[in-house]
Amino acid sequence: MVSIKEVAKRAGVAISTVSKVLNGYPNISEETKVRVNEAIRELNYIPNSIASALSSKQFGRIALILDPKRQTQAIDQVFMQYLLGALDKAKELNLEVVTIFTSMIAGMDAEEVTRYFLSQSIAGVVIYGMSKEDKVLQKLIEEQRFACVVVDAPIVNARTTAVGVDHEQAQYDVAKKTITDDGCKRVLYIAGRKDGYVTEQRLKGMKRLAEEMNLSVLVRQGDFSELAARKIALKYARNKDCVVCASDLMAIGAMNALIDMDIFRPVCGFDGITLMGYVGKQMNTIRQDFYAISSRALVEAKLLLDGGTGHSVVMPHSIVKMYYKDIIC
Amino acid sequence: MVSIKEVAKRAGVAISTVSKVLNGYPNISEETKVRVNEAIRELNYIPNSIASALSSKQFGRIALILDPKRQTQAIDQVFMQYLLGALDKAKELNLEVVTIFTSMIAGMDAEEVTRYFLSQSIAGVVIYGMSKEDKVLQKLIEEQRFACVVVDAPIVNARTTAVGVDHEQAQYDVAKKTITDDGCKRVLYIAGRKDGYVTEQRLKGMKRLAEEMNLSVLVRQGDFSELAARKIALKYARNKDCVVCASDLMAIGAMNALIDMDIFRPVCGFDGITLMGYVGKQMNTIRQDFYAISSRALVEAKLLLDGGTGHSVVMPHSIVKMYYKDIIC
DNA sequence: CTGTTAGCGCGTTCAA
DNA sequence: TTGAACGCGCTAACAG
Repeated sequence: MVSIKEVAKRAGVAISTVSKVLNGYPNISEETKVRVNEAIRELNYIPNSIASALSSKQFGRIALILDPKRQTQAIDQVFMQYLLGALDKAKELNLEVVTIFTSMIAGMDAEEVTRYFLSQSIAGVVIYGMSKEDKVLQKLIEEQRFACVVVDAPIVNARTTAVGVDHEQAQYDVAKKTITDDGCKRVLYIAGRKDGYVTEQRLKGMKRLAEEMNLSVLVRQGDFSELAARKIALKYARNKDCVVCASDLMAIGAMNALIDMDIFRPVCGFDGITLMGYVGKQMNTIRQDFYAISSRALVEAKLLLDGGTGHSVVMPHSIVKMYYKDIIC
Repeated sequence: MVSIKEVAKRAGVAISTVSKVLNGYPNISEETKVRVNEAIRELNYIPNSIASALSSKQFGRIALILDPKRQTQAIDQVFMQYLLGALDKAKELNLEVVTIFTSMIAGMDAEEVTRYFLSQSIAGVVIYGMSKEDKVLQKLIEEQRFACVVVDAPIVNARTTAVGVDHEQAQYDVAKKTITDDGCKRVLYIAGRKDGYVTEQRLKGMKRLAEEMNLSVLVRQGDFSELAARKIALKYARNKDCVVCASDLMAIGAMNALIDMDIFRPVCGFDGITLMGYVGKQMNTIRQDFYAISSRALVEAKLLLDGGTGHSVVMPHSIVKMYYKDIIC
C-alpha cells in the first residue's frame, strides 16, 4: 500500500504539500501541483479514506434505515429506488453510507442503537417509511444526537428534516381526477395502515375532497395489503361508484376483485410503481419519484451534518394514468 | 467523543491495557479487567472502529455489487433478499459492507474501478447476477486483486468462489415434474437472456431431460421479460403440451397469455418469488433461497479474505407448487 | 507558497 | 502483568 509519504518523497516535497494538492487547497504553485500529480500517477497512489477520516475527524457516515418487515412486492421496488437514489447521491456528495435493515437493530433499545451507530461512525440517518409504533427510532429522533432525515413522516425538529410529497394534496388530486372524470358520488376509500404517518394524511385529503364535492365516503382499513383490499372491494364496491386506494398494491387487489365480480368501477392508486403492469387495466395513480426523494434526503442529511437546521421539504408529485402495455416492456 | 484515553485514566491504567481488555488479550488480571470494564460502562465508551481499523491495518470491507439495470419487479424482490442475507451475515461476522450498484461504476474501466474500491478500503466483492458482457467485472475477477464471490455464475479461480444452486439440475427437476405429472411430449421452453450465465445452464438441464424422455422441445429467448414470454406463449403455446420457463416472471407472462387464449397448459417457473401471488393460478417452480445464498456468499468472502482458496459452493434447491392464496397474505 | 510539527484513536512491540 | 512509546496514513495549524 503506497502512502502519501512515498509520494512526497518521489515528488520531492513535504507530506503536507501532497495532502494539500490532494484536497484542492489554494496556495499551491502550478508547478509543484504538477510534480505531485505526476508522482501520484507514477506510484499509482490511492489515498486511504480511513486515515483521512480519522485525521480530519470527519466521521459522519449516513445510515439508510429500511424496514423489510413491511414486506410486499411493491415495497421492494420502492426500496430499491430509495437505495439507488441515496447511493448515487452519496457518491456525488462524497458521503459514506451504510445500509441498515431494521431487522439488524431489532430488539435493541434506543441506547443500544445509539451505541451501535456511534461505533460505526454514523452521524446521520435517513429513515424510510417509519411507523408510528417504532418507539426506538422515534426516540432517536427526539434525542437529536444524530442528524435525521425522515422520508414520508411529518417529523421536524432542530436536527430532523422531513422529506416527501404532500400526501394530503396528492390524495386529493388523484381522487378528484378519478371522481370528476366519471361523475362519481359514492366513494369506497381503502386506507393504509393505522401505524403509518401517511395514512392519515391521505385520508385527510380524501375527506377534504368529499366535503368540497359533497361525496359520500366509506372508509375501510386495507393495511396496504393487496388481499385486504381485495376483500374490502368484494364486500363494499358493488354499490359504490369508484374505489380510491391509498396505495397501488391495494388498487391492484381492488381491481382484481372488481374483475372477479364482473363489474366496472374506476380505481385509483398511489405511488406509481411499475408493478402496476400486472393489473392489465388502466387506472389513475399518484406518481412519487422515489429516486428523487431519496436523493434529496441525502442532500438534506448533509446539510444537517454541516450544521443546518431541520425543516420540511415537499417534493413534487403528479397524476398519471397507467396502462398494462406501457409498463411491461 | 470519549476515547480510550479517558477510559484508561478513569480505570487508573495505561491505554494499552484498555486496548488489551477490549480485544480480549490474555495476560490481564481479572481485577484490572473488571476495573476497565467498569470504567467503560461508566463513561459510556464506544470504541472508534475507524481508528481501530487504521491502527490494526485491518481494512478489508466487502462490496456487494448489484445490477439494477436488469430491472424487473421480480428482480427487486430478489435483490432485497440478497441484501438482507448479506447484511445480516456481515453483522454477524463483523464485516464492513458497502452496497454498490453498477450504475455507480458505470463508465469506469477495470483500473478505475480497482482504484475506487481500494480508496474505499474494499478488499472483497460479492457480485450478484453478473452478465457475460460485463467485461469490467470479468477483468476484476481475472486480476485476482480482490477476493471475489460470484453468485449465479460458474467462475472460480484462486481468489474467486462461485455460490449458487445447480441451475442445470434444478431446471431438469422442475421440468421433469411438470412434464411427468401431465404426460407432456411437446414442450415450449422459454429461455432467459443470452448474456446470463444461468441461461445456458438451465437450457442444458432442459435438453438433458428432453433427450432422456424423448421430448420435442421448442426453445425461444424470453430474455427474462414478462412481455417477451407472453408474446412467445401467444405464438407457440397452442400446439405444445406445456410451457417451461427459465424464470418466474416469464412464467407469469406465459400463464397470462394462456388465460387470454383460453387454453390450459401446465407452466413452470424458476425462482420461487412471491410475486407469483399475482398469477392467480398455480404452477411448479424452483425455489431458490436467495437469503441463504447471499448469507453463504458473505461467509465465503470472509474465507477468501482470510487466505482461503476459491471454489464452488452448490446451494440446495427445491421444487414447490405455488398458489395464489398461499402467498398474498 | 512550502515545510515542520502535532495530533486523530487505537494496536502493538518491548521494557520494566 | 502492565505501561511507555511508536506508528498507522493523513489533516491542520503554524512557522518560515
